[in-house]
Amino acid sequence: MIKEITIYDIAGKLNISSATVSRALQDDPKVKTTTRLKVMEAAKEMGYRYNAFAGKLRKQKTHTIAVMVHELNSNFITSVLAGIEKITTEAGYDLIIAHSGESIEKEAANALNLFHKRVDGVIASLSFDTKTLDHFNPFTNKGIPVIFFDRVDEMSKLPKVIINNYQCGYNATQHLIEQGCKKIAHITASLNRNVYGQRYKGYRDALHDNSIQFNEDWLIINNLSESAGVASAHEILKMQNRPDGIFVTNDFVSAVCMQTLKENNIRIPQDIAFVGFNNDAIGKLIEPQLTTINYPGIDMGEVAARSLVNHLKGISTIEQTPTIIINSELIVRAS
Amino acid sequence: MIKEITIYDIAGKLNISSATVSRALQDDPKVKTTTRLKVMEAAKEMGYRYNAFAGKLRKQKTHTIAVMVHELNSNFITSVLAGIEKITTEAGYDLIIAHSGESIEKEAANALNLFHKRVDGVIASLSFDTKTLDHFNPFTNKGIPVIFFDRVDEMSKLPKVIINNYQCGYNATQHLIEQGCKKIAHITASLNRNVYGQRYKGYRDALHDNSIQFNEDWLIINNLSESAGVASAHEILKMQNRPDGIFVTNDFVSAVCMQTLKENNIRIPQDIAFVGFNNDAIGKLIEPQLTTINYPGIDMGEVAARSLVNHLKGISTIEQTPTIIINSELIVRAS
DNA sequence: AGTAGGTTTACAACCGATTGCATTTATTGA
DNA sequence: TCAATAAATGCAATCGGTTGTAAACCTACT
Repeated sequence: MIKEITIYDIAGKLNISSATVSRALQDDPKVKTTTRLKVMEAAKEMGYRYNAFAGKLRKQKTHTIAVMVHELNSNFITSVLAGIEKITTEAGYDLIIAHSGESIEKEAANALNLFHKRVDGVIASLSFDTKTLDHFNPFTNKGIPVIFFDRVDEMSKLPKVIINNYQCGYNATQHLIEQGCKKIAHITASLNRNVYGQRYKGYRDALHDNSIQFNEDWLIINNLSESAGVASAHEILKMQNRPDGIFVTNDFVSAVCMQTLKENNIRIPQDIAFVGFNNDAIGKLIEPQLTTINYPGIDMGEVAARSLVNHLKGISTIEQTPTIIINSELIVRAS
Repeated sequence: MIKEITIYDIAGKLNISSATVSRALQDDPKVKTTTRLKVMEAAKEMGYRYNAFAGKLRKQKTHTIAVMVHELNSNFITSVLAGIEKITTEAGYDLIIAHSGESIEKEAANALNLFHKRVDGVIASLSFDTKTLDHFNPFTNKGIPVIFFDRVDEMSKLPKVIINNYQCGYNATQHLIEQGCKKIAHITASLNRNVYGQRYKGYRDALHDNSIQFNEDWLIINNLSESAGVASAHEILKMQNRPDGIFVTNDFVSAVCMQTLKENNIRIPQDIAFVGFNNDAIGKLIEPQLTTINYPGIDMGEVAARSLVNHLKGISTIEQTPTIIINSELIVRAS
């Protein structure tokens, strides 16, 4: 409950002006070294703490970057965040993380909220069903940079960091075919979202290239929740013509689905083989261990953050590289 | 890149003073309803957005609450965060989340950083080896409320929200004994941390009450990482006198350890039975499904946040209920 | 009509740091 | 030694709301 120390208090004590104190604390070379040291010492001694609000008000820069994601509960997202955090803290930016819970409304509300918080830049991954980027207009209209990762709008000209989802979908399906599967199902989410749409295309093309007929009954679209995984499994159990391989767009749903099938005496991979997606920790703990697609969230986060930070610092322009593709690969395990 | 609208612009347009505009926007009853409506309308029409920095500078309140955790990668933590978020957003507070990665240094650095950000209150869960709460002194000295949850300092007088870890440890061990186990190991982390220390005490007392000798070789202390789980399993495999039941302080480590043992032809639960802790999603997906202790993170988050918010709003004082205990229970599954 | 009492509104200081420009001080060279 | 130049510091306005207090305006009642 002690009075807060300001630069004026320091200035008063040292008999110099507040301007000099301010400059000294910013390491401005226009301040003599000896004065700077005196100021630094007095600041420490008096228990001065910088008032960011005053500074931000005056400078009209918040030095804050917003991250918009759907949830924080996956390995993938937390590693992306770790990557972003590494770069942004190095560069001295604060981070605000907002999650939408896959709701378009919440995503739009978050965007507006972050806009009002006057963040300097935005790194975003979209919700399932986000169709327009209108809620990002306030940012773009004001020249606030926005970069997307993973779940993006492919049509948009805005910069993005993604993996080659088409290729991954193709490879996953091809792998199942090479294991001898002839009837391959696909469990995924809304095909409007680029990641799922592209993986689906890869799946279709791999089938086609191997002269395998696509069966619409084997395309299951849900919201990737636990209960959806159970429901998908039951759906498969009820089929008179059951698939012998499933490409699932997410390791967690894959695990839930596998388990439900196992409970119903389906052998994996003998009866039905699985390929997941994301390389979550869970894939190594279930039985059999899950074959999946790995892609390094941490790299994705670092690349996106670095690109944004460089833009903000004026080192490079974000529009120079509108689409960045990160490597990804198939990890073959037992399923 | 358009000029930002301020209350002065609104005042100018309506020929009233900025003070009235400010009050109107705050729903101050001293402003006539008709003027308020006029102001609101003009604000919307002109695209006004509130400048929180100016407000915070003047009001000396940030309306921000800090949450300090070790990591964001567990079910438990994300559900606590969900609970906190629910209450704080209802009450109109912003949230800053900082994580220490189990490093005391980072925890202290985070505390200092949040102190400088002038948060109005703090909700914290400690790192493994945090021994002193000195880094929270800046807050307490200034009258900024701090409330701990889950991993707390039992000696401290500061308010906390916890479960009865002793009882849980006792129940978990008792359950193993009831399943016929006679040689019960315990895999946990630093016993200095209350949660692990108390669970250990419960484990010891359950053994004692059932006249089972405690064997120091069967107490394995590690950092709860994946590799630590594997290492623990190997340690157990190497023992000449192997335990027939293990109480693990964490579901993830439990899962990793079980898997490694299974790979080495140990049958679970026939050869070694397991009880985990936390009721993570993973427990239901592994084989056999994991018996564990459930405690609702979301409730813990809500209780802690509500307590803090009420204190900040002056509705109640946080010191009135220094320790709040949340319910928890054993969930019996197949392991 | 005059005034007490309540309602609205305006004035102006304030929060604390930043920064363009002016001024003072120190340094250099003739 | 003194002017010219460079280095260091100070002045004062500014960012955009907030709020105590004073002033203006209404209303109602005698």
